[in-house]
This record gives sequence, structure tokens and C-alpha cells, in this order.
Amino acid sequence: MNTDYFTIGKLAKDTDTKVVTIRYYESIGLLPAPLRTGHNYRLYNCDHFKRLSFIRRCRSLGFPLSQIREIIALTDQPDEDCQKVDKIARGHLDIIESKIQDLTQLASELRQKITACQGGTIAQCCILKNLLKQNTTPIKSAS
Amino acid sequence: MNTDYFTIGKLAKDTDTKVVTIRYYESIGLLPAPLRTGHNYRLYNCDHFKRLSFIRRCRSLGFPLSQIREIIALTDQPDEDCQKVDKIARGHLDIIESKIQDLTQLASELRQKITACQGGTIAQCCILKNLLKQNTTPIKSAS
DNA sequence: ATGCAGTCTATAGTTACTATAGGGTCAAGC
DNA sequence: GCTTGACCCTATAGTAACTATAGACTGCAT
Repeated sequence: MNTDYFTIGKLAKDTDTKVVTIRYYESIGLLPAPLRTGHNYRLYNCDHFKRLSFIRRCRSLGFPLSQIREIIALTDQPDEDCQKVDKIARGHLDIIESKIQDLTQLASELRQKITACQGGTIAQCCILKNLLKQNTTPIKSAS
Repeated sequence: MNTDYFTIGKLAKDTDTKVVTIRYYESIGLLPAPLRTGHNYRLYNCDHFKRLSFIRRCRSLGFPLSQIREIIALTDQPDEDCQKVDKIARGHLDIIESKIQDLTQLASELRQKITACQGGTIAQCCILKNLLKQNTTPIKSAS
């Protein structure tokens, strides 16, 4: 049982989140609006802390807010099948994995262009030549 | 020598770029404004095609528009040292490589959470438990 | 009483586009 | 000549997930 209340600054520090970000999450309905003091300061409790920690953990795993929202909604239906969570997580993993592939491909192309360059003036630059070389004229009046 | 002119639609098709994107590049000064017909249609030439192809190739390598702008500015100074281009490209490669590392780490964490889950109800879901477990209370009145 | 850190709201900026509304133009077919 | 559909125009707003700024109030310590 914990009935402590704390300000937005403390919540920000304890969850390693910027103050503005917390207010942003409230504005988009991701974090419930807390009580206010007589002078309109936000007063958070333990539940807010838990919720925000969860959001931040999901964010650090790369989940978009839209999916975090879905997951949170699911936690309100404890008797539903867990497959939905699983599906979201797997879908997200797929996206991450394909991003890794894309970036790996991209890195190797770029590395190749860079190592090909022996220096010199801009006019001689192999990186630029390489980037400029293909397709120097549009397709002739076809279509 | 090529004095052909073509519409935005043809340029879009030949560079695999959306029409709106081309107008957007013009609006931010990345692609020079072309001539116009009597009825205000844009008329592009070969130079526009080359420039846009270059932009798209850089984009497909993940360069942000700001860096593409820098690189293009450099091509106007053919006698400068090529090191500047090299620096931009290497800096970009570093970023890509560190992104790959982050994502790889992230994918393995997520994969672990997913494979730990044996199904069941939301209440029993290991993925959720795992995401919720740490830090359930803020740091007590410290600081 | 003063100063500084913390809080408040509201608005605009970021990146690289995409979407939409509301309109004009061009070429082909009838 | 008229219609139809594809193409073009501008201007504005929306996207994701914040960040930055302005202008004002509060709380606490000296």
C-alpha cells in the first residue's frame, strides 16, 4: 500500500522521461490525467509510475505508441487469450529484423563506395562519381 | 545534347518518385524550380532528371535530406578536397552501423520474451509479465 | 525580498513525406 | 461539340513522437 504522491519532475526523473514527454503522453490519452494540487500542479501516484515505466520499456524495445496503446488495452481484459499480445510482439520483431537486413545491405553498399575512394578533389571523388553514374538520362519518350 | 522537356508525371515515373515528393523537393529548394508551360505545368529537363536521380539514390542509402543538400553544395566546388564528402559518408555509415547494433540487441531481447511465453490468458502472459516486472515503485523520496 | 528551480498552458518546429480539397488542362472517343 | 478520365495546379493539414519556445505562476532557500 503506497499512497505517496509526487510531482511531474520526480516522475520524470524516476522513469528517465522528459517532463514534456509525460505531458505529451497525457495529452494523447496514453497516461491518465493525474490529480492536481490547489495550484494546478500535477500529482502522480504509484499507478502512474507503473504505467509510465511500462510505456517506456516498450518504447525502448521500439514499439510504436499505437501498439503500446493496444497492449495496454489488452491488459484490461485479463481473460482474453494471450495470442493477441504474442501477435503484436512477433509482428514487431519481424519489422525489426527486416530493418536490420535493410540496414546491413545498405551499410555494405556504402562501405564499398567509401573504400573505393582514394581522395583527391571533389571533381575526382569516387563516392560522388559512384552515386552519379547510373541513369544520366530519362527513358526516351517511352510511354 | 538533349533539349527534351517533360512533365512532372514522366519525371516521377522515370525516377520512381511520387509527383508530390518532387513538388516537395522543389518547395524546400532541393530541386531547382523548372520552367512552366503557358498553363503553368512544370517542364523538366535532363539536368533535373540527373539531380533527382542523385537525390533518390542518396535517400535509398539512408542519407537525410540535410546531408544530401550539403553534398550537392559540394559538387559546386569541384576543386575542394574530397575529404568533406568522405566525412559525411563515413559519419552516415557510423550511424547506420550503430543502428544495426541497437536493433540487433533489441531483437534478441524481444525474441527472448516471445519464446518464453507459453500462451494462456492475458493475465498469465509472460511477455506482459516480463515487461511489467521491474520497477514497480518509484525511488522512495530520494533526491 | 530575491533568486532560482520547478511548474503551467499554448503554439510551433522537427523529418520526409502523404493525403485531401477544390480546381484547371489535355487527349481520345462519340 | 461534349464528355470522360488521366494528368496537372495550389494550399493546407496530417503523420510519429516528440522537442523547443514563450510567457506566466509557484515553491523554497537565503
